[in-house]
Formats: sequence, structure tokens, C-alpha cells
Amino acid sequence: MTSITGDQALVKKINTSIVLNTITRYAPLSRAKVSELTGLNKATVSNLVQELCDHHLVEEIGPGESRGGRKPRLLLFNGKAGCAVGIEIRLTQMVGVLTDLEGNILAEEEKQLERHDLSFVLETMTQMIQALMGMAPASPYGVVGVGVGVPGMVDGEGNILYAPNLGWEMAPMRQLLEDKLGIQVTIDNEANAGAQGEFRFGAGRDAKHLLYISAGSGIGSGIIINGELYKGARGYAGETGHMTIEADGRACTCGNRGCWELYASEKTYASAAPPLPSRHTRELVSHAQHEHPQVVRHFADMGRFLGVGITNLVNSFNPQRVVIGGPLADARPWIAGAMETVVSQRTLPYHREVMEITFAELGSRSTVIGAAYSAISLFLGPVRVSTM
Amino acid sequence: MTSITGDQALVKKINTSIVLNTITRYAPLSRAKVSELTGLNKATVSNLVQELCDHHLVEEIGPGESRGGRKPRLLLFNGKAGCAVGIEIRLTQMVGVLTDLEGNILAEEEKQLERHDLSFVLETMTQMIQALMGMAPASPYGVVGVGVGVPGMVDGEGNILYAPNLGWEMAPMRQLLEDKLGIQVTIDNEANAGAQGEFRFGAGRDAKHLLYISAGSGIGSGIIINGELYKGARGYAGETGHMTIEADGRACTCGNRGCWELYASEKTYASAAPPLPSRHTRELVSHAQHEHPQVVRHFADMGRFLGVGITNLVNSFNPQRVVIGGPLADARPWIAGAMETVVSQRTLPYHREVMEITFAELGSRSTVIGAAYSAISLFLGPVRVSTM
DNA sequence: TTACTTTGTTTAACCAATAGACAAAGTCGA
DNA sequence: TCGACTTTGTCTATTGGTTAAACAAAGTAA
Repeated sequence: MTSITGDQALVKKINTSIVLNTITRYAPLSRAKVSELTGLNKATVSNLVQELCDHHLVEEIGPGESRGGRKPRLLLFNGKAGCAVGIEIRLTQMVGVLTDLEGNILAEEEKQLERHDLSFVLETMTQMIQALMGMAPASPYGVVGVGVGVPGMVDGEGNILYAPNLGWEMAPMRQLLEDKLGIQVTIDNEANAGAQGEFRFGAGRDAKHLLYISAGSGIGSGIIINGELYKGARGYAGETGHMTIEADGRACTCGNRGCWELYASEKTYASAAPPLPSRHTRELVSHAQHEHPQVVRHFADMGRFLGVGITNLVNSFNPQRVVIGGPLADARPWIAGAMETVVSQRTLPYHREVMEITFAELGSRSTVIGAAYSAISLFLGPVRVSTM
Repeated sequence: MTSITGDQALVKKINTSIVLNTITRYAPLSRAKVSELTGLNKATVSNLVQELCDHHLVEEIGPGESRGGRKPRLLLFNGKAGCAVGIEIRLTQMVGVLTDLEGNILAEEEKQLERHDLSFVLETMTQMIQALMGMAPASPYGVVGVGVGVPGMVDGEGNILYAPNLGWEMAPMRQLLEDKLGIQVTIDNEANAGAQGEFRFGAGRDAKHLLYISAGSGIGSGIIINGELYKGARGYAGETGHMTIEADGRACTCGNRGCWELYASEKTYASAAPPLPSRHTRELVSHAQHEHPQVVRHFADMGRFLGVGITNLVNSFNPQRVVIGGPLADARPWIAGAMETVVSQRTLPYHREVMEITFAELGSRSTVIGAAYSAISLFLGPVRVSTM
């Protein structure tokens, strides 16, 4: 067993984490304000801030306005103390970013993926990571880690269990990358990373319970509960694309019937009758912009089915906010209306009251930024305590 | 903000909780074993155990077998240090139990409920609680609290937001009961309480991620994540009965269509064609025992639809175990087969691998025992720390 | 009887948070 | 300009928890 036991080191870790979080959230602010906000003693705050300054994670930016007494010495989280790399593997391309510790993008790379075999992708990825690391400005910590978002199921050890669209099974990606790069790596499911990105830097910033829907070639979702990513018993909760919304519906490759993603993802393009003018969301969006009636109708249908699935998830999870991301978010103008109508008709009134539905603020970068944040989070090492 | 900050008192609370949990789980065992299992220093364990003994929560039961050295002095959690009362409000009756701190039932009461108005139910409940409290044996702490399981949505403050079957809305039940009884009260949703009961004392004992399905007049579910009950943004996650499994299915009173509980709960009895010989599960079960073909077929159909909904939840939550409870669990022999077939056909293989489906071990007492445990849990005050 | 084990307690040291005193640096009214 | 008051941040002694290490207690085995 040997769970985490309590000692003074833990106390210090907890309080340091509280102080750092408070500073990032309410910056710029004084030590006195931190003390007031956290309930920690002024002396304690002073000591911890001193240490954070020594470690370059917090900076003093000079005096602020006095309100009838000594001027406060304002503190700031030093996002420039280090960088992180985020990578997203998509079906036809790989994207990567270099961010600072606050999630600001410093550099961006993109590359087409002609092949999907593991060794090729790994090689491409290594090159991209090294290129991005090379662009990192000088900083106390340098690149603190690499985060990767993958369209597939990932366990807690960073092994890719199953990525049907890439044809991978049981790939120990974290280990492989760490051995190659000699730096800390975290692997996440694409939707989970997207959830983290929007939760930390995008449309979900002040929601403790967030549901992120990644709609594209399939549907995945990332669930944030109590500010933490929920990963399920073996690390792959959120495979909601295979939720049944028609008990006797069309057969899915997963073995189930009537799966949500057969009705509300890009998978609908192939089976549409009569055939759609394209099978790519980007082109269909431009058709919709020219008011192509069939395309507009198709998007509305997808919106309707999206709403059905979202309703199910909302009734089960009771989130504060639902964020819709992924390639289909580009079709927002044509799907949002139908979706919102269905959701407001179908969800239980008490759920609706506390829930908002929004679209991703980070656009197509939700996942890649979320992946980078996974690495940052690991570096900063947050601690959570809950007393019941 | 003023979150929980770290200080020595917190450390002590954490470690006391760890020690107490270790003793309850691995009892009987020695101080040395506790130290080894927890990683805490022997001296720390000795001190904390001393204090727990002083508070009558732990007892020494004498020496154990020596293994080549001094004989260990074996410790036991003292479940007799206090009692708790658990109450469950059902549609036609109220049941109550008096338990010790280990969930053992010491006394049991049952009463028919002719009416559902709040004041009548409250009065009946008060009488039952006082009767049960009167039966409590002498103990250091006496009755430490009362837990209530209610068929409806409950917020974090113990207010019943909405209980359609009882016709209640916005009832501040916890406050009302505490004022009347002068003792700590916790209110939980019926399915959440059931989940706690099975998780702590029944079929879910060693599952960290548990999904409890309460199937009866409707379907509710309790979700335990990481050993903790998940309650959602405002305290009422798990309203899974209103999950759509037929996008264009029958209309439900909730405003949605094709809700799960229209196909897999006692609600199916009314609309069956030709009419079933009864509309009560108990009687239908006895018909099934006499191999009444229509009833057997009806149960199988319900099992099939139960399976569809369970598949959805499993794909979303990836639990370690699914426990099926509630009145419909009595029809297990006729629903289990169809349900299991559907689940094994439909769930993603990776989910299936780590998941078991079982039926409630506490029978019809899951909820009432779980409600009592809520009160016990509040009294013992567990603390959880997670470092990421 | 002796050597070795295992259990549990005692002791002194350590260290983080804290209250409260205090120093530093300001505002504001007369 | 002066003095009273405020606010910020540091310093000091105290408290109270964990810990390592020594030690005492109580056993086994040869």
C-alpha cells in the first residue's frame, strides 16, 4: 500500500502549490494579499514566496499603488522560467507547439503524415520535438517536458493501448520517446488533452466540472471532475463516441449498434444519400457558406444528433460547462442551432440551469496546448487535498 | 477562496485517517505491521494508535502469534464505539436501520407510507429515527448521525431539489431534520447511497471505480470515482435513467425521448402489450418462477435494454465494476442472461477486459446501509490527498 | 544459556506554520 | 512640516507534529 503519508514536507508542498496557484490566478498581487486570500500566515507566505523567487518561478515586478500604507511589492508567476512542447498526432498530419509555462505559444510546426506506421511517426515526432526544443529561448529550466495527444486509448503509464485509426496496438510510446529524447514525456488521449487545454487556457477556465467533446472523424470526450482529468479504471474513460443512441441502429465497427459517432461525426459523410459534394469538413463548410441546401441540412442533422449524445452525457455527469471542439467545431454556424434546440428540449431542467454549452476557444489548438500543459503540470507538481 | 491549507493539524488528521483505514482493512494487525504498510514511522503509529484507543475507536485484543520475536499486540477497529441510523424513503414504504460503525445491522424498522406530503413523511421519519435511536446500545459515542436516501436530486447542502415521484421540490430536509433531532444528518440520492453501501460493505468492496445501477420504478446510478462518490456540479450527477437509447423513441415525462428507463425499468409494465399479469415486480417474479412465457420474455427484453444502457455507461466511465441493485435485482435470473449477452457484444473489448458485472450483495438494503455509512463517514472524517 | 528477532516506547532533533512584535514605508489631516 | 494612522513585510520565540536512533520488552531457536 504505502499511500502518501503526511509530514512537514507534504505540508510545504501543499502550501507552496496553493501560493503558486493563487499568484497565477490573481496576479499581480502582494504577499499580504496572498496571505489574506489563502488563509496562510503572512510569515509563511513570505518564506514560500522567497523560495519560489529563488527558484525563478515567481518574480517581483516592483511596487504597486498604496491604499493608505506601505506600498505592496507585486508578485507575478514567471511563465518565462521554462518551456514545454506539445504534439498532436492527427490522421493526416502532426502539429507541434512550443509554449511557455503559461501556455503561450512561442513556436508552431506542422507536417503532413504520409504514413502511419509507428516507427515513421516516432521518427517524425522526434525531429519535430527536437526542432521545437531548439527554438526554446534561454530560461532557468529550459524545456521542462513534452506532452503528446494521440487519437486512441492511453493507459496511465503512457502506453498506447489501441489507436484504431492509426492501426496501433500496445505501443509503449512514453518509454520510447523518453529514451530517445532524455526528457520527461506525458501521453494523453486526444480528447483528454483537448479538455485540459480548454479547461486551463480556453473556454472552460472557471468550470470545476467540464465536459469536452472532440468531434471529428469520430467522437471522443474528455471529462474534468473537480478540476482533475478523470481517466477511469485503466486510463481510458470517455470513449463516448461508441455510446448507443439508437438501440437497434446501424452496426459499428466496434461491435456495438447505433453508436453516437455514426450519426454525429465525419463518419456520416460516407453514408449520406444522395452523396455529399465532398467528404471533408473544410470543403463542406465552404459549401455551407454558399448555402448549399443539402450540406446545410446535413450539418443540422449532425447538430441534432450531437445534441442527443450531449444530453446523455449531461444527464450522467452534470457538468458545469460543455465545450465542443475538434474539426467539426468549424461547422459551428450550421450545427449549433439544431444542437442547442435538442439539448434544451431534452436535458433535465435542473441540469440545464447550471450548464452552458460553448465552443472551443483555442480552435484547432486545444489538444496541442493541452498536451503541452500536461507536461507543465507534471513539472509544477500540483497537490490536491480534500477533506470530507 | 481560503482553501484548505497545510499545517501540522492537517498532517495529523491525514495520518490518523490512514492508520484507522489500515486497521479496519487489515485487522487484526500489530502496530509494527501498520507502520510497515503505511510507511509511517513506528513512533508515529504508536502515538496515533494510543490516541485512537483513548477515543475508543481502536481496541487491543491481546497478543498474536510470534514469528521469532516479541508477540504483536493485535489491534482492531472498534465498530461498537458508536451507531448510525440509515433511512430509505421509497414510494410506498420507509425502511430504517440502526448499524454499528462497521455497517452491521443492529435493528431494522419498516413502515408503509400512505401519503407522500413532506410533513407526513417527515413526521413518520422522525418517529422511526427516534425509535431506532432508542434501541442503540450504550457506547462511547452513541448515535453519531443519521443518513437518509431519497429518490430524487439532492444538492450538497442536503436540500431535496426535485423528487418527482414524491411530488417534492426544494425541501431543506437536512436542516429540518437536524432542527428536530439535534443530531448530524446527511441526505443522499437513493442511488448514490446504494453505491456507497455496496462499495463499502457489499459487492464493490475492492473496486476503486464503481458504477451502481439502481433499477426499480426508474433507473438511477451512483458513480464512485477513485473511492469517492461523484456528485457532479451541483450534486446530482447520475440521472442516467433519462439517457436516450432511442433517439426517436417514446416521449418521456422529463421532456426527452427514448429514455433508458422507459425500456428497462418498472415503467415498462404499464405499456406492455398484451398486458402483463401484474404491475409489481414481486408478483411478476413469482410468475416467472412458474415459467409464465410472456413474463419471462418481458424480463429478457428488459435485460437486453439494461445491457444497452450499461454499455453506454461503461464506455463513458470505464468502471472496474458494475453493480446492479434496486427492486429489479430480484428478477436477476431472468434478466441477467440477456443483459450480459448484450454487454459482452457491445462494449469495447478494452473496457470489457477490466470490468465485472455483479448484482447487489446487500439485496434491498444497499441504500439504507449506504445512507447509514454516509453518517459514519462524516463522523470518522476521512481525508484524501493526491499528488499528481 | 546465548544469540538473534520482532515489537513497541522513549528521547532528542528537526522543521514548518503560527502569533505577535517590530521595522519599513507609505497616506492624510491639521 | 509634523504626528497619527495604515499597510506591508520580516523577525523571533513557540508550538506541535514526524522522525531516526537508541532502548526496553518479550519472544524464538539452537
